Amino acid sequence: MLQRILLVEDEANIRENLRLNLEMEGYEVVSAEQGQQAVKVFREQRFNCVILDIMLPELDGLSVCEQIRLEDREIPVLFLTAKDSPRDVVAGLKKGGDDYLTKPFNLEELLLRVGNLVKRSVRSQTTDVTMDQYSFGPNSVNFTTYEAKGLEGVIKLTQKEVKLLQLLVDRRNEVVSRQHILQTVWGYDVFPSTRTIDNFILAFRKYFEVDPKNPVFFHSVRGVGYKFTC
Amino acid sequence: MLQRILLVEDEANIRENLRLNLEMEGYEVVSAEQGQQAVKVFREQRFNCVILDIMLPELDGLSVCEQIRLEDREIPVLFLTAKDSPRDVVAGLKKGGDDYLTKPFNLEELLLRVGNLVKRSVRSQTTDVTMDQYSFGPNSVNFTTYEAKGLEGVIKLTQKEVKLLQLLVDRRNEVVSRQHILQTVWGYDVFPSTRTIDNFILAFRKYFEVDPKNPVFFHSVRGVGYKFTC
DNA sequence: AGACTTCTGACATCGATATGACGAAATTGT
DNA sequence: ACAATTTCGTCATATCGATGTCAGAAGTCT
Repeated sequence: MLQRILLVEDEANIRENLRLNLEMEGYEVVSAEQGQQAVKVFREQRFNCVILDIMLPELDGLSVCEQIRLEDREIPVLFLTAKDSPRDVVAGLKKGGDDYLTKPFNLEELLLRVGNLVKRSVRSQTTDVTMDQYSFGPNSVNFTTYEAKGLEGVIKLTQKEVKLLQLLVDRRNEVVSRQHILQTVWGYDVFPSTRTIDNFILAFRKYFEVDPKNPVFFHSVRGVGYKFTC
Repeated sequence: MLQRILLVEDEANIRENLRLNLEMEGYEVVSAEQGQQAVKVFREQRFNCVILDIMLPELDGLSVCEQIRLEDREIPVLFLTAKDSPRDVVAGLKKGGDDYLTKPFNLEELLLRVGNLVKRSVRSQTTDVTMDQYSFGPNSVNFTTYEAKGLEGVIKLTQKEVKLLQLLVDRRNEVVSRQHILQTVWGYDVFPSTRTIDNFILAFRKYFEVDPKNPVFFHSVRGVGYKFTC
């Protein structure tokens, strides 16, 4: 899958140069020059890595990182800083940054570090994809034959149903945000109305839940997304 | 589990100083002063992280890293080098190093970087979901499942509850101003009445405090904000 | 075209959270 | 020490956005 990077840097030269080089490495780059804007963009899209200048006008990089961490606790953050003082560095890493570089930095080194971070992010995304049968309660799903046994007997699943079900099962017991669902099941560019997801959940509940109004497996978490529990 | 570090460094002063500090951080340290010896030790034992001087007599650090990578492709390697030239750094990272520091290095920074690397190694070992849990007193919070165990058993947390809790826990033992809470959890444009925050603190105290009137964890600091203590 | 899947828009419903009121507690000024 | 003032704790209630639900439209495949 395409790897996406959020680049937050106010100096236009550095930003565009970095963007160019990252894109040449095959990343899709979205850039922001201000802190607030960066947080906003981050909330709306999915990224594999964030490159974050500490010195920003308005909202500084550390605060941006703090807010990003409230949205996603896993995503790797690479700090850029002109300040070489260990105090800043330490503060940054403590805030949950995963790596940092001091300007001026060596381009090749940055690309390598980014590569490391992204690799890590990808690794933690793809946990155990190699499952083709899953059972929960009285139900069971076969992801390869697109069939499921539910309350009403055998059900033929559609493509999207399988994808969504697989995502939820892979992340069982975790809350999966609607954002994440959309981007994983549908893709980056396609954005169906948010009602669409509900329809699928609705179907799952009909298939698998004894009392669809009081779901045991397919929980919704208001304002965030859905959680599959087993 | 005890975290084990392999330290490869030929200069006795640096080596023993590092060993001391790492042990004070709670790691078990095995040290080697020569390349061949390091590889041998690595083959025989289990480690969570390797700290590797590049300039070694006999077999240099980069070669050691290469050999180590043949045994274990995952283990984090941190290079130490006196040479600041980017070429070495790049070479090191390409050989499969995960991080590097140039001598003379800041001790605290090294410990932080080692901490990060070890954490990563541990995370990839335990594919369990139970990594992003936080416990305090008789309580525990899971930020990905949106669930908490409190005095009354399991509680389902809402979005804002999770965000606020996470912010307070991230800044545990610090006072977080109401201003900062509003900006971070709610955003820049939205400014709910200041009573709103209290409601959440109120809920937390009900969930987690034995005597909500005399809180142990969720302290309020008059005129400023709140402080989470553990 | 026909069968199926997926999406959309309308509406009902629900629940998280924002609000305002009020008393208690802390702080300040005199 | 007292009153005045600010801030906080607490609660009942209102609000508004998010979700549930469904019928039918719009795609998609054969």
